[in-house]
This record gives sequence, structure tokens and C-alpha cells, in this order.
Amino acid sequence: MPKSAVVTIRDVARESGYSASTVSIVLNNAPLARYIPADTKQRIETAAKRLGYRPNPLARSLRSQRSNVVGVMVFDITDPFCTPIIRGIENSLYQANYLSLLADAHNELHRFERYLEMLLDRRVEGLIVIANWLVTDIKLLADLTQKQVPTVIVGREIDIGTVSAVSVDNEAGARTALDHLYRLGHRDIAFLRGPKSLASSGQRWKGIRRYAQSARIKLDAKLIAELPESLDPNSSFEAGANLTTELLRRGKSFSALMAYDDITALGALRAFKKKGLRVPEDCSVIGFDDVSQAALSLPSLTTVRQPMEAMGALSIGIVLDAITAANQKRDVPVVRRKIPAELVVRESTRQLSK
Amino acid sequence: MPKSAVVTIRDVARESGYSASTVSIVLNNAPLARYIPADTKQRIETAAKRLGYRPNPLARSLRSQRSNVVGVMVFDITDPFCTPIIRGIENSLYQANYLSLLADAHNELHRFERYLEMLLDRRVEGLIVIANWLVTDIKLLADLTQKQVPTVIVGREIDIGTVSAVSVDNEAGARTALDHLYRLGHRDIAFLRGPKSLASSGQRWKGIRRYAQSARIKLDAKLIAELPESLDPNSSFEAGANLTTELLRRGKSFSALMAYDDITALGALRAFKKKGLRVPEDCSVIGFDDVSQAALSLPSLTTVRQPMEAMGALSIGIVLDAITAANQKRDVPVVRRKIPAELVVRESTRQLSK
DNA sequence: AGCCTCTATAAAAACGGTTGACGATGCGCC
DNA sequence: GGCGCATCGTCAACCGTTTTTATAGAGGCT
Repeated sequence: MPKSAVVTIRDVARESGYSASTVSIVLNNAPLARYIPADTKQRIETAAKRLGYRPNPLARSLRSQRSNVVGVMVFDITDPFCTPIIRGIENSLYQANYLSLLADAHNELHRFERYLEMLLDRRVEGLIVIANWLVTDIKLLADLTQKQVPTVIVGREIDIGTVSAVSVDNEAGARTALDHLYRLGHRDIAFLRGPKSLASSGQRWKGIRRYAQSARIKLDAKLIAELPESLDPNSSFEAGANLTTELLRRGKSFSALMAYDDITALGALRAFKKKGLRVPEDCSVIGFDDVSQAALSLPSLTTVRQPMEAMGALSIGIVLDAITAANQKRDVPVVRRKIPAELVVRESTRQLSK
Repeated sequence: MPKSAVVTIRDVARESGYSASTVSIVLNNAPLARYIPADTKQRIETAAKRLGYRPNPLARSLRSQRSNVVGVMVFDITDPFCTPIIRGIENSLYQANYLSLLADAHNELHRFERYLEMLLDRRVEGLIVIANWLVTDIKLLADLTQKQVPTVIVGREIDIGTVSAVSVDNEAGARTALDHLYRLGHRDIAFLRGPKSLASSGQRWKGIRRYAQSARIKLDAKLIAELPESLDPNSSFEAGANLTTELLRRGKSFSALMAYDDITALGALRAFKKKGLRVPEDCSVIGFDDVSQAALSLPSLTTVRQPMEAMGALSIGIVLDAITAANQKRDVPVVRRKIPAELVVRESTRQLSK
């Protein structure tokens, strides 16, 4: 009758006839295990299995300073942009036998900071920050750099200190989108720019300007509107609808509209519908991101896809690399990766009919 | 010049002139702190603050068997149904100074089991299982009950062992939905039932039958279709579209359609559009859940709202209660709560015009 | 004077592992 | 015969807390 209590390494030691040290060495395949003969290993392993021994990760972490946990800080888990990234992260972590501590900052800075402390206290070995929205603060650098925790920011280019970053190539993505409209014959194109405070917003706009210049599309101020600052990612739906209505009211006609992101584009669809305009017959609409909503809307949304799951996976790759590098006293590389975005053509855009 | 090393309780002891024990007692306000005079406490606290002492949660957990962590097991984080629940969970945990270990089972049983072990190894104090989709297995009971970890299943009624459960009142919700259609004058109503394997599917259907009976709506087999089994929550979009097309082909006319959930309903919208039918003019459509997509679609979807965030919060409440109960050697209550759903009227339903 | 009960604090024993230093043995080699 | 080295293990320290037990003085009571 096995005591229902938890099996410790000492139980395994007793059962196998060796010391706890040896058991530990064998079970972890530590360097010293090199000298341990195969049958000893065998005996220890079977003893461990027989007892159903499971090492206590807390004790292990305490001693070895390795928690096998990485922190995942999300700025707003409600944002549909986040979930696929989390999926990618989680999947890679699973392979590597890590777990993730999830923290949702709700776009609030103090919450971010408090969570950051909690995560560092817990000795996370790495940190992923999914910075879709909030203006990331410098406090990051201060705390993180000095604590030596490998950190990757996803969804945002950044160049502070030792922080790695994975983001989509917003500029190229925007060019791709505009190019798509251009090839369909559109020349009079309206734009819903993102809010100024967002880095990605500026980059996408830059891509637009570049492409417009080279293709000799003229950007008419009357066809440009800008989303207001906001912390709520879902607010851009309303905003997109309102701004589109506003653009229509200005009277300058356009045959296509390029929105800052998918949610904004969905808002635009709504505005068109309300005015009795059909998409894509009367106006093509293109979004950005390819969040899950984009494929389900009516019409389904042509957009520029961020490979979010891949970005999540990549970011964990970077973190894990950094961790092993640090363990081997090698320099931890700082990686800045810009991932290409991919055009996804659906129903909301079409050849200019005229 | 402070050594950059981590400050431990011994440092605080040295700095304040007391022993580590006393520091611990004071800082945790342990029972023995009763005997410690105020000025001693004061000195210790200021010393701790001065050094910026942060207790190591690993060590603390190891010793006191309390991790301040709960596990959150999601069956599929990609499901839009999950995120608001997670938000609710996370928010309540934050208040209580807990962190969450996130595990995403990808709807795979072995993954679920492996994660379960990992979480238990980490000594999570409680466990939330968001069981939106997968057929929950009995293995749950075996492992969880014996390990004494308070567990709540969200999104599914269940009555195994000591597991608590929080779910929406599917039956009443379905009645509400049908009642809504009825009051709008609809009598010929088509139904897209959920897959049999899902518990919620049966419950909703039961609600429908009940209401239909009392309101003398007849349920015509020609107007009923059933979603296929599937593990992918997003597959119901395609399925919803296909089944709707199928229903239309059967030739039996209907003025309203009630879908198993919102995603299915969105699929239905698409099918109607493709057939040139307008929603709600030619047919009203109602969904279930009120996932974020529902409000953004064209037309926006009338649906029955599950208060997901509240459900998440509630489930954490239950877990935390159980934890404190266990700490005080009181019996841990098993709670089964059914939350009422709420009708949300949007554009996809309207008064039968005739 | 002896004995209890409070106070106020410290010492020591956990918690469950990992790890560096070391001991013992056996073998090859000069 | 002594030395060095490879092999196989163990000991004891350590990770940073919490918690139980101990110490010790001060009153209060009999």
C-alpha cells in the first residue's frame, strides 16, 4: 500500500539502493552521468518509474535557477490579433517542455509594470511581450535589461537595449496592399490611416507614400482620414465606420478604400452598406492583419496577412536560443526580425469595372 | 554601491539587525507577529524597503506548499469563445495576486493529459478548464480528485466527483432565442443543431423542443439540419453555410433560422447572401454566444449572449474559495452554477413582414 | 521560591531537489 | 612501489523561504 504522499528523490534513492545525488545525476543525465554504468542507470530509472517519481519543479528551480517557464505578457488579450500569436508561442513552448505564465496588461501601464515584477519574481527564463497596441514604455528597458531576462517584443519594431523584436514588415505589406488595388485598376483610393501613436501606423503609411509615389498615384487629402487615438482595439470598428461615412460626405469620389486594419475595414463595410453602396461593386476595400473575422465577413475581406502564429513561434525560438546561449555563457544574440506579410485576396476587392 | 545580486531575506535580517525568522514573521504577518512590538516591525519593514527586498516565490512555494498560481487549461485558444473567459479569469486572479499558467490542449486528449501533469507538478493551487469543445474525458476525475486540486470546468455542465462547474443555461437561452423569433411573428423556423457530441448542443435543443411544444410551433424535420462532429470550432462557419444551402434546397420555406452558435449563424448569412436572399428581410437569423464577431458582421447578429467574462470571474471565485476553505481545513464546496443567458437584439432578426 | 504565562527573538529543521568537492577502487606505466 | 588517471559514487552544502521549537527575561500567582 503506497503512502499517498508525494514521491521524492530520496524515495527513489532508497528504492534503488543509491544515493539521492546519484539518482539526480542519472535522471537528469548530468555531466557526471558519463561515469555511471548502464545497469546502475537502469536500476535507478526503473525504480523511479516504479514509484512514479515526478521531480518537484519548484525545488529544482530553486536550486538550479531554471524555472522552465517563460512569461507571456499580452497588452490586450481581447484583441483578435493576439490569440494566434499565443497559439504559436504555446505550441513552441510545449515542444520544449516549457510552460507559460500569462499576463494581460489590459493596456494599462501600471498593470504592465506590476505583472512584469511578478513575472521576474517568478524567475521566468524569458519574456514575450505582445505589444499590439499600447505605447511601450522605456521602463521596459530599465527593468529587463538589468535583470538579464531574454525578451522578445512581438508586433512592434523597437530598438532599445538588448530586447529582440519580431514584427511584420508593415511598410512592404502596405505596398503590397496598395499594389493590389493598383493592379485592379484603382487610382482614386481612400485611406483610413491608423492612429499616430502606433508605430505600425507610421510604417504602413510610409509604404503607401512610397508606392503612391512610384506608381504616380496622388494622395488626396480629401481621401485620407485618420483613426483617433484609442486603447481599445475594438473601437476601430466604430471609428472605421464613422470615418468612412465622413469620407463619403466629403464628396470626392473613390473606387477603393484601404483601411489601417481589418477591424477598421469591417467598420468601413458597414458604413458603405448603410449608404447603400456595395462592396466590392461600388468600392473595393482592403484591410490588414487577417484576423479571424476577416474571412467570415460579408463580403469576406481581402487583406494583408500577418503570419501571427509563425511570429509567435519565431519569438519563442529566439527566446529559447537566448536561454541556451546564456546557459553556455555565450553571448545572447539580439534578434530583430521583420516578417513579410502576404496578400490574401477575398471578395472585398475587384477589378475596377469601368 | 549595492551588489547587483538578488537581495534575500538574510540581507534584510542583517540590515535590520534581526534574524531571518523574525523578518519572515513580520513581513508575512504570521501568527507569531502578535508578539512583535511595533517598532521592531517598523525597522524590519523599512530595512526591507530600503534594500528592495522581494521574496522569492519559488522558495516560498517550496516551503509553504502554496504556489499562488492556478492553471488555466483551454481546449482551444483559437476559439473566440475562450478569450473573454480568459479575460475574466485573469482579471480576478490579478486582484488576488495570483498568476495563471496557461495550457492550450489544441483539442487533443494526450496534450490535455500531459499539460495536466505538468500543471499538477507545478503545484497549481487550482485549475480552470475551459471546455468549450472537446468531449471531456473521465481521466479528469481520476487525476484531479485524488490530487485534491480544486477544479472548475467552464462552459460545460458536468457532474463527476468533486469538480465544480460553471456554464450558461443553454436550455433557457435557447428558449429565449426561440421566443424572440416567435414574438416577431415567425412560425416557420429552421434550425441548425449543434453536433451531438457536445453537451450544450443537446441542452439547447431541449430548450427548443420545450418552447416549441408550449408555443405550438411544429418542428419540421425538413427544416432541421445538424452540424457534423468536428474538433475545429471555426469549421462551423463552413458547415453553417453548407447546411443552410442544403435547407434552402429542400424547398420547404422558412422565415427564420436559429443557428447553434454565432459562427454557424455567420455561415448561414453567407449562404443566404449567395442565394440572393437578404437577412433579415427575407429571413431572420439568430445565433448563440455573442462572440466578438457577432457585432461586427453585416447584418450584425442577433444572438443570445453568454456572459463569458463573468463566467471566468465566477469560476476563479469558486476556485479561490475552495483554496481558502482547504487551507482552513474546512470542507471544500463543490459548486455547480448555471448562468442565465441574455438576448441581444441586433440587425439580423426582424418582425415578420407579411 | 517555584511555577506559569506572556513577550520577544533566534536557532534549527524542514521543503525537495542539484552540484561541486571528494573518496575509493582499479589499472597502466615508469 | 609510487604516481596519475579513469570510473563510480557519496557527502554535504546550497537554493531562499517558512515554521516549529527553543531561549530567556518579565511579571503574576501561590
